[in-house]
Amino acid sequence: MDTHELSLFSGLTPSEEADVRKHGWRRAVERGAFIVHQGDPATSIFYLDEGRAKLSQVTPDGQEVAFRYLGAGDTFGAIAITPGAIYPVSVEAVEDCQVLAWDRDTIQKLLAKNARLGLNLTTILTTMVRQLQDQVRELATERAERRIARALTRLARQMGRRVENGILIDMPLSRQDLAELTGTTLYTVSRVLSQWEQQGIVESGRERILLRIPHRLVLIADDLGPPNKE
Amino acid sequence: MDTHELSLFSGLTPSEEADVRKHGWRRAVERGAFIVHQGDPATSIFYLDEGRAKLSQVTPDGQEVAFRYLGAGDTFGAIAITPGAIYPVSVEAVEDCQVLAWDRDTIQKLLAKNARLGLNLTTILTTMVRQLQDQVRELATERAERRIARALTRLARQMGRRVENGILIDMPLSRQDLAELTGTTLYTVSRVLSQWEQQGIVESGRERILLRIPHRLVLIADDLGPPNKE
DNA sequence: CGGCCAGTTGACGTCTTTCAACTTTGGTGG
DNA sequence: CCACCAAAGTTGAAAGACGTCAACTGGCCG
Repeated sequence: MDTHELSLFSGLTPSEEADVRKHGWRRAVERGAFIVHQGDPATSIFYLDEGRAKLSQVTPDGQEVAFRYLGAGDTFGAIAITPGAIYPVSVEAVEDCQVLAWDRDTIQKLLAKNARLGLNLTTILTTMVRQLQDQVRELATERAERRIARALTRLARQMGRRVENGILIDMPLSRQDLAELTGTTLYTVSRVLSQWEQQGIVESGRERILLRIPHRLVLIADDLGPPNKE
Repeated sequence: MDTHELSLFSGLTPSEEADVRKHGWRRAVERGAFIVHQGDPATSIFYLDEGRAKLSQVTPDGQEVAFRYLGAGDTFGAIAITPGAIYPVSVEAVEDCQVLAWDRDTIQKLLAKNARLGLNLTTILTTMVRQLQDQVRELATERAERRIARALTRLARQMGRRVENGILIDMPLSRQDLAELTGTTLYTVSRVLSQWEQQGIVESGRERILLRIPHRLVLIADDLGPPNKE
């Protein structure tokens, strides 16, 4: 599943969690603002307490690649633990966020004091490694339609909201956003969505996607679907 | 750079390192054998003491995707720290190897005893995350020729041997291997190498690649190269 | 009401894969 | 030592997926 199954605070007693929290500083970030900037010295590790954010990287020639979307309970910026490191990615709030941040010395002390915290961090990192390996495998072996289907089912699990006639991706999400997440172009995403719309699988509008038959998308993602032709 | 700059034992005193080593068990693995099997329960974390190995994943339909090649000093299988996990990748010895392995309980105790070990592990994991993010970015935005150029310069840094007229990738490496590493096919790799051979950039034979003008490859990898046409 | 931004869609080009036939290389056993 | 075989590599031709470009639509906000 997702990082969600394990947060930085999993298995901590309420008082331990409170202690860790009060050593960090809280910050409100409004929609559109950046929490970390690619290229800046990595001085803090973050915990997303509320809101959603996009973790992405910009190539030297300006193309954007999105790795994933973060939700409440996600941890990022762990690279700050290593002295002298630089953030390799940017994190942008896609809605208003509340974050907790700890600087290197603080998190080091907390880790020394609480073994479970270190275990959680290690698990979070190995989970990220696994997810990225999956992403590499997908990009290396799967075609655009499948990758888009996969991205949508992942987003549905992560931030889907059950509504009357399906599952709504509960976040503004443009064709361009989906293209950056799947390593393709907004044109290809648009064509694929149009096709699915005709088949009644999705219903989409401006920065809004509703999955009407999520099951069909899973079939496409796993290439079991009925041959997708008319 | 590479994981090499930081090994699991960095910053440990000789006696600390000896202690950690003697709590693990040593195993010889001969060329072609697997050190970890994708899908098996992840019970041990490994340190590659000698030799080279390939870290890869097989897709449900049998295609192989290679993430990277490991050399002496590399650590893998850190996912074993999380109880109940499954290895998401396989690691195959591409030459005879010596590995050290620790089971979950042992490594947990060692981590509790030695804070520096935990710091090293965290740094190793964040480095892996960074490398995988780079790999995703490359697959999402760069074309095959560039990805192949990049893979070769990386391999040259990692396991290149200076020889009379260039840098030799010091390991058997077929067109198929390079294809699995770059998310393309052996045919495309073959065509690209042929072209480079004509331009005198590389010299290649059966499972053997010699970089004659490494600089040119770097230019291609960074897309500064003179337009690559005849 | 006008402009802007997201989205759509056709036409076209190009990169890459796929398939097939062929050559080269290196190892092995007679 | 040589002949042979399997594995690795090469290359042409054709098809397919995807990107690029351009023109157009529609909703929304000031």
